Amino acid sequence: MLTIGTLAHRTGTKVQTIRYYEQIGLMPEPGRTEGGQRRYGEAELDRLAFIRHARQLGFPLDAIRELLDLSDHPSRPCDEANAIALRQLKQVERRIERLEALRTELNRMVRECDGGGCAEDCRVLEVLRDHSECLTEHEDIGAA
Amino acid sequence: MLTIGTLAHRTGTKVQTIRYYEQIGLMPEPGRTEGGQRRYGEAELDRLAFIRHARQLGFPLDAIRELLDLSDHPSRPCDEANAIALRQLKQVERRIERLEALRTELNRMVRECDGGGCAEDCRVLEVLRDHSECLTEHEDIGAA
DNA sequence: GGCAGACCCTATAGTTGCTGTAGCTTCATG
DNA sequence: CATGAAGCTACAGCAACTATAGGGTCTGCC
Repeated sequence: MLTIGTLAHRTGTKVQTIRYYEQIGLMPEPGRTEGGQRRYGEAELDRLAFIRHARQLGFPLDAIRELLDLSDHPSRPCDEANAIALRQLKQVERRIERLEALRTELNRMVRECDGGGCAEDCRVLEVLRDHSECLTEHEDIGAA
Repeated sequence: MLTIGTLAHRTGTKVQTIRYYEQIGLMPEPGRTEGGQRRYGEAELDRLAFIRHARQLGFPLDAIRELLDLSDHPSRPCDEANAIALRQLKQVERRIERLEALRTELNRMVRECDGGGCAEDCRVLEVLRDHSECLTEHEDIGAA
């Protein structure tokens, strides 16, 4: 039987995060000691490791909920899991694209400003003031 | 004189966002009509455009506050603006690196699962269950 | 001058995924 | 049995907005 602290340590999670996962129904309510402290078994450890791993791969909690559900029902078809992963992949690819455009723009700003002058004719500030100087469109902000 | 709606429209901002910027001191308190409605001039339009542009480039509001401050004082040296932009560039580069590792891993998961089988032996779920199958380390979660 | 409807106002709660704090109780060890 | 580490609940806070409720105002047209 594991305490919440041990479980946290073994999965690289914070104690509060585990309680938070329980609160939102991602982790089950575990057994308790007479004094009211949570005690976990191996199944819960596996489940939490799954969640953490999926988080590290950037899956949102909603998607993880679906993935856990599939994992809990081994006879269900797998195409849904595949679809979720594919969605996540597309999401990641879109972010990379956006970030690469930003990198280009920021690089240009930094290169053109030697940092020696006054704010009056700083290229960084100038570019920010005048969008027309940008080479790329960077319309949506999102999770930049 | 511009209403808040017109200002929002001209800068691609939501009305609430403008009020939010005012609340956190990023936008000045504008003049009001007798009835209490906000009215803006060209200076405010420029300032909001600056903010929005910086946001599109991923600058956090704190950094934007500093950049605006520099922009308001043209005689101040420019190296600070350069440093902020450089910091942001590094940040973006780090994110790209992380996301590329995720892309690799997700790609592998999706390719290895044909989506035709059962959840029982789905590669997507299997990889999530067993971290040791991963080629890359993806420890920190951050803004994935 | 009056009315409709588009727009604006404040205040507050919700979003995502946690993290931190206060004030208390329980557990394990000597 | 005393101590200190670790656990408990409940709630506030982060970033950067977004959405909603329940009202008030402004503008153009008849």
